Amino acid sequence: MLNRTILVGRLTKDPELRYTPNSGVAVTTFILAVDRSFTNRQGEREADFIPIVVWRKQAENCANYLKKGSLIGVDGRIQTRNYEANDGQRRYVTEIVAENVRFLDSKPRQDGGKSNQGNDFSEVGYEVDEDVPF
Amino acid sequence: MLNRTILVGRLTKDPELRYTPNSGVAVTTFILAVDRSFTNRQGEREADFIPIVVWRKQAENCANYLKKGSLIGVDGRIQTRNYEANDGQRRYVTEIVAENVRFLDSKPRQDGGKSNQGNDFSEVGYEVDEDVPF
Amino acid sequence: MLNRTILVGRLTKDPELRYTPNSGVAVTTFILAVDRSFTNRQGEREADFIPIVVWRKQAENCANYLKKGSLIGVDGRIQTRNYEANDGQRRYVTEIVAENVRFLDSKPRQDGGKSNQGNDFSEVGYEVDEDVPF
Amino acid sequence: MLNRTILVGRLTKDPELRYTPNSGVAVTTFILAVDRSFTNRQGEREADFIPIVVWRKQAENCANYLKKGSLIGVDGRIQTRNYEANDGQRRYVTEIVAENVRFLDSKPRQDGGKSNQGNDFSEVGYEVDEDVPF
DNA sequence: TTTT
DNA sequence: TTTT
Repeated sequence: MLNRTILVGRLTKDPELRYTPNSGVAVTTFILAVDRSFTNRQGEREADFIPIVVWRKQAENCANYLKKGSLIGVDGRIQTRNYEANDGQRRYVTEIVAENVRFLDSKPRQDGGKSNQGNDFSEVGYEVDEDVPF
Repeated sequence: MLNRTILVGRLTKDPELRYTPNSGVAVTTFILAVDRSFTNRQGEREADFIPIVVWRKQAENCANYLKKGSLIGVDGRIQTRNYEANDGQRRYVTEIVAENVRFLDSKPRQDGGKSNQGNDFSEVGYEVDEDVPF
Repeated sequence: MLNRTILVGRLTKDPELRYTPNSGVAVTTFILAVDRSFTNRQGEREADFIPIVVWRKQAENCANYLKKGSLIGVDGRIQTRNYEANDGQRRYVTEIVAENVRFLDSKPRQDGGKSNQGNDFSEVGYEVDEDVPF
Repeated sequence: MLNRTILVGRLTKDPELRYTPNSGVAVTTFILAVDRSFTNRQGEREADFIPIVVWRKQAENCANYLKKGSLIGVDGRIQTRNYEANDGQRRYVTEIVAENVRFLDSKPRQDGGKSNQGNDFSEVGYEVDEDVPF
């Protein structure tokens, strides 16, 4: 069906890069703090703390370019998993698998936009450089 | 910042309607099964099971019109909470607070769209019935 | 940056399948009618009529499985183009490039969900069938 | 049905604030340049140029705090309109009605998040400060 | 009519 | 604890 999440927020800590034991695929994880747009009863602005998972090249870009406090945009999907905890109980996990991560701590680029500061997701293109549908 | 989730899926069970103890506000909860668009290593299509929370009038509409297996669209935001579990440990919960729920198994409407089959969220309108910006 | 649109609505007419002149890539176009969730001053429910473009295999699936009135979900991005009109003026076009189309006229599937009724976008998988990040 | 668009991009010019002739409601418009995440055949990064409409208090905030080049996040819905052009032809317009605008070039806040730098959308709260659904 |  |  459809499953889409878009977030803008800041990393609560430096990202953690690991590699899967079998295939050696890069995977980076971190928690994103997303300020709410409304305040609570005490007039305080709270935040949601959302676990993010990034795979492959983007995982390495995130590990290289991001740190605690970095502002990013995430476009991804919700994933749920469950596992057996140490106490024998089933534990349920919800996290966002990021398909596109944008770095937003914008010191404006010096190159007029040709490079992309680690935002290198050119493999995910749907472009056909031709023709005009409507 | 930004926090937006859109889902289309089916209820795993009948929705549960309750009222908050102090203010008596209606709140309905259910789990949404969202089929993935890709298959796993065994060629099987898996799903994510995502907790949904709906408040107020929409909570009552959901309780009245939805049941196990109903197909719906959800437009909302991710919320995280944590609480102390019985074993003294902190437990983390991630759920979607639905701001808009659309009922989708329904036959095309016979009334030309005047009624809205329980999808009554007219209070959330941004419409200004006047003028043309661009 | 980020550019994401999610829609649920019905085709206003049968979809149109064409092929690009040079590369012969399949492209399907149609207009999606998306009912608004609020009513206008006259208490009528209006709709937005949004041009959709679908490429490649999904274009052919759409042409094969959809028709006027079909209910679908679209996950894509906004694209703007401009061209010189017959009168010599520049004309501006905004349309949604669908990256994922879901067929929602649910006659429940008979196969327990193994097949996918033309919703075959398995090439867009980010899955790594291994490991547990958090 | 569902209609949701999320964008992150930069204003191509200073925003324009007007007031509707009858009700005197504030409305601000601007074009958002959204860089694509992929490059074209020539290896250049292109952008989409998307018309944004903001109403009421947020319109005034945008006019006060934004200018050409400002980086923002937009959460809104697509709206289509048509009108008769001077040449007697029907012209079709697609634009994003912003329900939530986030200002993103801003330095991390010094006040621990109490204020909100013109991002004052507290009227759109769904919060019930009580109870734990799941 | 396009931002960085 | 999972829908079709």
